[in-house]
Amino acid sequence: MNDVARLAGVSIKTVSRVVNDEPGVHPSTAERVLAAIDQLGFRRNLSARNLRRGSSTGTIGLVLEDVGNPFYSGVTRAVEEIARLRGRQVISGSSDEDPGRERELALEFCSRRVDGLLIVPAGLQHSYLVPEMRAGTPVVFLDRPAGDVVADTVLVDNIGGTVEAVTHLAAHGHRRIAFLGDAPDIFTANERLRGYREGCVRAGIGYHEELVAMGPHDESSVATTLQRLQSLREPATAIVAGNNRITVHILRSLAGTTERPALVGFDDFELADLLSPPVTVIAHDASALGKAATDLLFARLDGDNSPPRRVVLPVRLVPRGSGEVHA
Amino acid sequence: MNDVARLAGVSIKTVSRVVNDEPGVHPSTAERVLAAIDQLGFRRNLSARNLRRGSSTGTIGLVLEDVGNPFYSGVTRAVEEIARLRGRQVISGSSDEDPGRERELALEFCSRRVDGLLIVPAGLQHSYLVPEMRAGTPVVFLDRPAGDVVADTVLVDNIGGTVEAVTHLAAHGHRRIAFLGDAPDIFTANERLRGYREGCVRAGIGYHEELVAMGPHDESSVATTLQRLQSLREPATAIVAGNNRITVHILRSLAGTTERPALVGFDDFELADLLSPPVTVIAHDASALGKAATDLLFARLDGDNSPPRRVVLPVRLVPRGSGEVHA
DNA sequence: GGCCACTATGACAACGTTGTCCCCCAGCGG
DNA sequence: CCGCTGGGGGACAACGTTGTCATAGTGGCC
Repeated sequence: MNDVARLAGVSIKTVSRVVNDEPGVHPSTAERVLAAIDQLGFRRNLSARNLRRGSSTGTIGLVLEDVGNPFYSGVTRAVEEIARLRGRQVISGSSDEDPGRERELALEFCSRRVDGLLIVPAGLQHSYLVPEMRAGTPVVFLDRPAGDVVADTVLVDNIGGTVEAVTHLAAHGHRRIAFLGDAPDIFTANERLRGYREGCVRAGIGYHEELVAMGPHDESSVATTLQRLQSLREPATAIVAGNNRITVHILRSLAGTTERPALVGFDDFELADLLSPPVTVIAHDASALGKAATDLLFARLDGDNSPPRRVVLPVRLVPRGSGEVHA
Repeated sequence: MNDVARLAGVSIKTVSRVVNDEPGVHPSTAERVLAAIDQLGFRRNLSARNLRRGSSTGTIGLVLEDVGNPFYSGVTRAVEEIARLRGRQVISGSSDEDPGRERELALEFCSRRVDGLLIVPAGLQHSYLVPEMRAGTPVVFLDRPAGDVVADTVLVDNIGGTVEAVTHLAAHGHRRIAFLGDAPDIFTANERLRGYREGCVRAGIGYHEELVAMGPHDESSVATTLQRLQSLREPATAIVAGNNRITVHILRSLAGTTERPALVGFDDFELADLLSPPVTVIAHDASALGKAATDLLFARLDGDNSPPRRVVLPVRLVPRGSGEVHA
């Protein structure tokens, strides 16, 4: 800006006026300034501007587990969409389920003075955010609640979903329903396990430890588990999968086998309807989750300071006929 | 920092020293400062720091078509990964194939003084970036080349891929091979069409206008096109799909029909191997693309100022048996 | 001509940091 | 007692902006 001012033969304040479309600049002066700007390729430094004006940085931070996972990329897209409508940029990062990494990202974003934070919590300790929240940075947790702070949270109905999955399978005559879930220290995994258990009890088929295998899971551990489940004295005839990745692992393990157990997966996924058999899922909308969380965040930015809210989004069973009809 | 200094009874410079682990602060003083920092929840303002030091902002900007598309979310993930190793944050935005939006995002990122830009170009005009590039911001285009500037570019072998697809189908006896591509003003769509044409010529089956349908495509336009292709006097017996979205549209349209044409899709996608029949694809690696582009960007940041490079990543045909065997 | 209103412009401070330079004072040798 | 040294600490400017206030010039009106 200094250079522009010198080249145009005016003061930097006049350049500032031109750049900001402030009134009170003679057209011919403005033209000279614009020419200089063009010639030098000048672009206003937003950081300096925000610093001086004490205004918001126009950014929001998004910490999630893995942008590469279609579920989270759907969330990201929704967040970006809303942020854009409100004139904000999104800075995002993946924690890979590592609490330390999550913390690092969140605090880095705070150092950059994001206007707000959206976090898919990786661990259970979030008190590190208390100073930031007290300092006025709104934080919304999504998909999972924070461990030890009270804050806005947007979840999906994990328990209701798995209850429904089990109920659905039991209604088709299944009595030996297995559950393959993610690592039990992950909130959603644990909730879904609870829903599974409750569903079993409600359906009157009892809860059997031997039918449950919590993760972390990879392709081979899923394969092993499936073998075990089928070699039980009373083999599992149906499976509830705890998330989209596990569902896919199961599908891959079952590929080519006849005598497939019935399957209901938590999380919908593309092409689920085109597989044969198609896969019945507990569907919930990644965009809806992202949108709800971002809306909540912006409400806080708009001055809403009511007590922290917990929003639970509905899920819905999408029956596609993945072998529920019990032979 | 001012408040911290006052509370600790020292000058702000001393606080700065403590925050930056600079030597020359008495341990007891440092302790007082740290206590004050803790009490006030102080966090260093990175913008101010970078402004004063004239150092990099530690961010890179990523403009792509749609983070929600699994292909681009794979790219995003790879970019993030490398950026992280180099201590940078990623700011990203989706252009939705709108050149104006792309420009807006890119320039906004420049205003934020990103260290570098990664762009999946939406349009053909990129001269707006020339001043930024001249000012020292490295720019790497990925997936498609820039319209009217010479710059680093990372592409995949679009032509080679579609040539191979056609060759593969022709080798299985197909002579009526159709091509469904994206809008022809999109670079990749156009290249793939060229490859298709060349493949047809090489295979000696000729290029027939009636077998080509360029987009933009949605579910219903694809369905209509398929009907047309099958009602030709000499119907198409095989299809090459120009990208992952079109492949999925085709699969959905064909679902439930018998007498399916053979299909080869450009872009691999999850579960392609589990469909029945599985889908043969021209595979290329989103992470490889993201990694190559980011590596190139960092090379520039490290001072490499050799002439702009164009990297073309290989693709490979993954035969899965999607009906190539011609009845 | 004197005064006012108004337009166009500039000087200066400040945002939150950090780099540079300088000062104070204790300790020590002569 | 003097001068020197070095550790600990502060004053001040500057990064690139913008808000506040001041000022010079112009034209109009009584």
